[in-house]
Amino acid sequence: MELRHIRYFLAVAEEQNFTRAANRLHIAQPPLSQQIKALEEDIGTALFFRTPHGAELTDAGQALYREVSGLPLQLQQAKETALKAANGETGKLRLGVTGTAALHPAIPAVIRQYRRRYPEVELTIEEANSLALAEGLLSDRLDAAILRPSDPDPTQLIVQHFLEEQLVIALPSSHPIARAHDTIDIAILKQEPFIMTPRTLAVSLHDAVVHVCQEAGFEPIVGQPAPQIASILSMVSAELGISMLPESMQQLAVKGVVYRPIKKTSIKVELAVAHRAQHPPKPAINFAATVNQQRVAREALLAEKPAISLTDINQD
Amino acid sequence: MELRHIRYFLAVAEEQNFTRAANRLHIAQPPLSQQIKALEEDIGTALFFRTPHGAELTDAGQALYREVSGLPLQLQQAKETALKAANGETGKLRLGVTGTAALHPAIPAVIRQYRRRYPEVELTIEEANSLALAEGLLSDRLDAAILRPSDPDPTQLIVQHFLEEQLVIALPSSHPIARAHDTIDIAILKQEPFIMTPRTLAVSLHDAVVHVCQEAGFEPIVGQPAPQIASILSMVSAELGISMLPESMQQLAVKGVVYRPIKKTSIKVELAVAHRAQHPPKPAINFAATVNQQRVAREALLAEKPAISLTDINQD
DNA sequence: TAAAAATACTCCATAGGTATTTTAT
DNA sequence: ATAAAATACCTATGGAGTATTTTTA
Repeated sequence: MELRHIRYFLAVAEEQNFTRAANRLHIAQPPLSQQIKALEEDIGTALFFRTPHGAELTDAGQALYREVSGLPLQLQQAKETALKAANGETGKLRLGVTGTAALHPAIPAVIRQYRRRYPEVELTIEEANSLALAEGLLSDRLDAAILRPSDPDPTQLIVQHFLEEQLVIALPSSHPIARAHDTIDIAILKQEPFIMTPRTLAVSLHDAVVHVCQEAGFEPIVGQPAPQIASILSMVSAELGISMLPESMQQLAVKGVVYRPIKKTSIKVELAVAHRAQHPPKPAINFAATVNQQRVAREALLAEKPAISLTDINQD
Repeated sequence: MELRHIRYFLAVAEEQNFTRAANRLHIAQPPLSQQIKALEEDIGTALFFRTPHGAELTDAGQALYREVSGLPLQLQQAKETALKAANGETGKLRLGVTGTAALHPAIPAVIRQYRRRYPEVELTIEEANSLALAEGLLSDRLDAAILRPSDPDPTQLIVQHFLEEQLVIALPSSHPIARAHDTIDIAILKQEPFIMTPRTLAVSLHDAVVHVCQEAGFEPIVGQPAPQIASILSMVSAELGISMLPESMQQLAVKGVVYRPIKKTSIKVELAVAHRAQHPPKPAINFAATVNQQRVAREALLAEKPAISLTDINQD
């Protein structure tokens, strides 16, 4: 049995007439008769009474009609469902976000935009450091991630630039430098221990911090290592040292911690969106595209009004 | 799209390998690749990732699989459902039974046997006189009927002999003839009014009664006409006359009515099963076949033991 | 007898086969 | 390097067309 037989059968059943059904199917009447005959032989029983004015369903034909009348629509819907899955309109997106960027206002903005565009995609979000995120992507635990790229990134990942942030200094509020300076010259931090995420877990941020210090002519003293952003700030608050963080971290107000911009430096840290290079799920590709749209919109605004603050955009 | 595409798609999806799927389908690998390619073009998206060790479903392929994996079974069941309808295993049987036969023990027996053989057929039974039953068959209000044939029967009906019954006389128990005779010679009924169903409603029974009287050399005096068996007995009980009825009516014991066999007569009344000649529903044909089996079994028993009583057979 | 369906036949589109090349790890 | 899929090309089954006959109320 082929679908053609079902389609022809339904046409004859509905038209109650072979000739009219053949017209509707855009074929001649004899092949229609032949196909119906073949179907009747396949099933093993007559499906129509032939009358001088057409044809009507036998009991077996009526039973068959009840069973298969929904098939064409069912198949059409199956095709549409497959296409929606192919376009990333349905399915799931397991998104990872690096802890030192989760507070950047562009991130909720881009997630909001994605959800509005793909409301049927089931979205789960988890937070981790950039290394864990990259591993998650490679081991198919995540579909896409917003992370700080490590140079070079694994070749099995496609990493697309999102945005750059300047670094700021986080100090204990009681610290003499915090009291004495509104903006900080890196050189005066030469003797201060730096609370940092270990390099293995967050390559680019670590390297950026070291680089800023080297520009100012010294190697930073590495203080207590801390894997998570919360523990870094907690240690700064406890006066175990200072830290250098992306400016968006200022969103996180912690008692006993103050932030100060850095005087004269062009070092920035980057945020990017990444997904697997081989067989990336379409939702991941769509998410990266949404990030890219956001970036383009950002850059257009910044080109227009260079003095704009971070929080002025990404409002919707 | 054809069913072939679905079958091939399911085979590849389940085997995760074109070559194995082709073997399972008993075709060569290249045509399988071609058909899958055609399906992918029809739907508008890839359904498989091709790998060096086979193929695996894309998200779209997984979505399609979910939608169509049940199709082959669904179609198989549709075919079986149609076949069952064609064989009269399902559907309905609207059966009519003539009132003057409903009490014959062969009738519940044959209905019981039919129900046991075709338990999924929805059976409805109505009682009416033979004329109404024949009209019901012709107007498609009934599918089959057990009735007393009228000679000639309408050509649009197929009427098949079931059984014959002898006639008995029903008299008021107070009637002098009832008191004086155990078996009755028809001739002594010459002056008695006969309570009868009008000829138009029950041709063969009426004619049989008249014929018995004519054999005895007189025309019966037609008393009060009565359309239903219950009213006939009620009138006999009320001493409005006597009646001549099929022997199976003796099953119906009514106060004030006694039955007496007729002396020396060979006149019998016939019971038959009938259905439409054109496009009879299969349940009706099956019912007639069941009746025929019952008749054959009856006749075999009667040939063996001619003295057997009516109630001794049809026990199960 | 006059429609509608079935049959007879012809043609060609395409499913399926064989041989070979390309692909991806 | 190798197994699997894709491509190229060929064959032939059978779906569809035209002309005609048969059917049935």
